[in-house]
Amino acid sequence: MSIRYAILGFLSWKPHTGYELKKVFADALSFHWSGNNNQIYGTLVDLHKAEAVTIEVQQQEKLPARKVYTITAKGRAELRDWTCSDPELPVQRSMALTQLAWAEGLSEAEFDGILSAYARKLGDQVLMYRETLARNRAAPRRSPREELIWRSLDEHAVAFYERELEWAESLRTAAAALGPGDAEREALRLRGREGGLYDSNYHE
Amino acid sequence: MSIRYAILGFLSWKPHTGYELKKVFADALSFHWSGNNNQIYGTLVDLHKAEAVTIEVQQQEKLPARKVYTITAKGRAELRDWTCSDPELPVQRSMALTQLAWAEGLSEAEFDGILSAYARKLGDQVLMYRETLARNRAAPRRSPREELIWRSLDEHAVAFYERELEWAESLRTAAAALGPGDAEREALRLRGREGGLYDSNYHE
DNA sequence: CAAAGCATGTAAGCAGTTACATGATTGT
DNA sequence: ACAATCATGTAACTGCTTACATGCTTTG
Repeated sequence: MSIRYAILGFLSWKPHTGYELKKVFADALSFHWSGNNNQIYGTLVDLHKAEAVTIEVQQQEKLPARKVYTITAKGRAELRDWTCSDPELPVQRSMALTQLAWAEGLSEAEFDGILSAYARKLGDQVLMYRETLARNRAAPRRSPREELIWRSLDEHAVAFYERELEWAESLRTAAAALGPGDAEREALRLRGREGGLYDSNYHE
Repeated sequence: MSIRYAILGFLSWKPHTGYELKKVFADALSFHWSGNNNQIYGTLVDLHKAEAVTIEVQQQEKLPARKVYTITAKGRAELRDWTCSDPELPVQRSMALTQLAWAEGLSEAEFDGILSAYARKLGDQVLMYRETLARNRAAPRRSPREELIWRSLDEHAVAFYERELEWAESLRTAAAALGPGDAEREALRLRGREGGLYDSNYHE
């Protein structure tokens, strides 16, 4: 899925300029795009080519001209078709989880270090999201259903980070409870016989 | 983050061929990459250029030759540095959530349709994951800590889809409880005055 | 006088995808 | 006969990112 339909969606709510769309994406909690220029201005050109939007250039006295994009009937039809199309499964991309997967070489302290750094970042993110939610942001509220959906999406976005945080903390506790970590065990092993209790036991 | 470190990670566990890595990524629950040829074979070439891996070509009688990749000390060092580096926040990309955000134009039945299609897909995915988990797959178990981490990552991956499923079902229930949907309200509005109760109330 | 806001756009590149290409062997 | 497994690789493309480029106005 591309940003095309997200932009078309915002335009279906009300006309926007490219600059406004940038801010909308930067503020949004439930839309994962960064809102960089290349994508937004480029997609707007594409949408115009496809006759999904019209452009109105508004000259301003002291500020640069604004290009206000308005959705057309064709654009609304395209958006509607897309919203009805078969939804894909969501994907979670996480650098931290891959780091943890390959943490075997790290000491107990280093391992706890990544987990706590991750937990701290997640905690900050949750706080930031909670603040943003408290500042009742601009969002379409054209019907009780739409209001419900947007509130639900916002809460879902925060909950995602909260669950991640809980998971990180629980793994941290569980790892701490394991007792002597790798570094310590390694020292013990070197003083004992080679080929420890816990070597690779891969089987096809 | 690129697939580079995920590949390096699997090689740090034990040597693999490109073909084996493909299967490993296809089976994995906690690694989000598709494991397509271009990425795997390309990255292996890069890793070899960087002297992070060595190649051993094994000729076979009846089958094509295998290139077995083994991690070097340099490769281990690179992986170790990366695992200690500052973790990034995870990102959730979801087509379905964007569809729901712009579902205003849809009837109650159509809206329920996307939600139920989404829920069904999520349910299937959860079942598939549970099955995969039951077939105790090949995974590194070099220490109790590593075993704990991998089990925890697997459970986390399933839980992600389970939470998503719960959320979808709860939104579905809440939307159904709202009473007369858009289509019905629209009909009522057309018979009444223009400018309904729930028009856009955007404020900067 | 520096920083932030307004407003448009472009260049270069990374990461990832599907689909194509080859070709022998084994199983249904 | 058709499909799957083994095993390597390439081509073309999409989506998204950071950073650059311009220039005027308002705020601290």
